[in-house]
Amino acid sequence: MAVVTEKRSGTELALIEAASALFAERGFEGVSLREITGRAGANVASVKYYFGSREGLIDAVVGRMAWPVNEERLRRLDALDHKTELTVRALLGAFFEPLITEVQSTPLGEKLFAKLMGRLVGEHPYEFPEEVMGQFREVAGRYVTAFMEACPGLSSEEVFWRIHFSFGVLSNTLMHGDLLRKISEGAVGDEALSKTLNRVIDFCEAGFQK
Amino acid sequence: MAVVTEKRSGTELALIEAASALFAERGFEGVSLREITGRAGANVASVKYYFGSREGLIDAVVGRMAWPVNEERLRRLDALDHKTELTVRALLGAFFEPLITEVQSTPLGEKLFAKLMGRLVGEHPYEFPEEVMGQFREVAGRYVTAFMEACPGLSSEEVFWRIHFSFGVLSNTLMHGDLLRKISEGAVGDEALSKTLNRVIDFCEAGFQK
DNA sequence: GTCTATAGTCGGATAGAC
DNA sequence: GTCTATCCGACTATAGAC
Repeated sequence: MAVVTEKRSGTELALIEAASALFAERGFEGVSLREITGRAGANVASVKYYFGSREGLIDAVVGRMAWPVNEERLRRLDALDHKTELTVRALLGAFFEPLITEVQSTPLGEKLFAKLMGRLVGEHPYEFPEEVMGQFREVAGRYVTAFMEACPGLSSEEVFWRIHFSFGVLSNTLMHGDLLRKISEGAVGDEALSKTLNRVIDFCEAGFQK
Repeated sequence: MAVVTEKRSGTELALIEAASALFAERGFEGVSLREITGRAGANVASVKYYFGSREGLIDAVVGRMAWPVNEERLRRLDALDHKTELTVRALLGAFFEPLITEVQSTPLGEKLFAKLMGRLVGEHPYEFPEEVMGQFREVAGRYVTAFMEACPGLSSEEVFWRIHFSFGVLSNTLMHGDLLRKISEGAVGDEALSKTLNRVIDFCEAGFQK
């Protein structure tokens, strides 16, 4: 629980923010410490000083992004649990929407924040820190159970697959949604992330109906 | 059209196959020439000799995988065009199934082949060769038109988005489908790729219904 | 055609001055 | 706490022997 409440120095924050932006744009691999420190206006040694290593910095970035989102997911699931209707749509909303409501806490724009979250879902270049992994497991476990309740007609295998498919839609859209704008040559316009997210939820909700 | 008919020497093929397997497992970045040549039983210089550079080798791998798949996609679309019904399901099948029917032409197992195709869809670490890009554009353009015909009630913007979502489902499933087996702790069993692909098509077809 | 040897670059880590 | 300077390993590219 201590992850989000730590006090951090100015350059420490600058490093995390520079790294976040670069990781969002180009992935966790393929960004060098020199680029990160250059953008942050710091020097290479500062990474060692604050985070111990490159991986320590990645852990800090991941924790900072993922922790509040997962907390909010659990809160929203708790809020749902006691209502009479536990619909697929409500669950998809509770799971996906924290990705954009929590964007306020960072100086990244919502587009970059979204990309970074997409990479968190879709890229597995290394083992995430155990603290974050444990939280992910808790979130995943509780949502799987809830989805199964919401879909009494589906086997657990089918529920797993459809959740997995929904992840794919989400991750790909967060990472490469801007590409669609270019490819479609005007047919797809720029729009708020929340509107795009509604499209995603529409699509996935339909996919859950058997 | 010459891409697929070139004659290649033994070590040249060995290099392509070793590279394909490693790229499939770990992505286009993060695999060194030394690993590739080591696995192929060749030496580093052979890459320069046959492909000019690391990127030349990647181009060869991408071309070899993508070309016959895209050709088959166009053939299957042609076969559909003249039938009376042009359904979303038929289009999804025509677009997705070549990914696994064309697997025969390589010694990669279908799992690795699928991962590599997933990365082709979902990763954009560099510019693909123009020959392949042009083919991709042709395939994309013709399928978008066909999907619009099959969904007269949807705007072109909505069609673009749903195709994009379907890509996400496919790419994520091809790349990380095996992860689901581990995470689900037995709830999701091992199954043929064709069966998984049917699940994907079911999900996406439902997502296209408004 | 195939190989060894090496040049040149860039990466992360780290010692030590201030 | 912050920086410069440097080490050392790994990489791609390439020259040149066979």
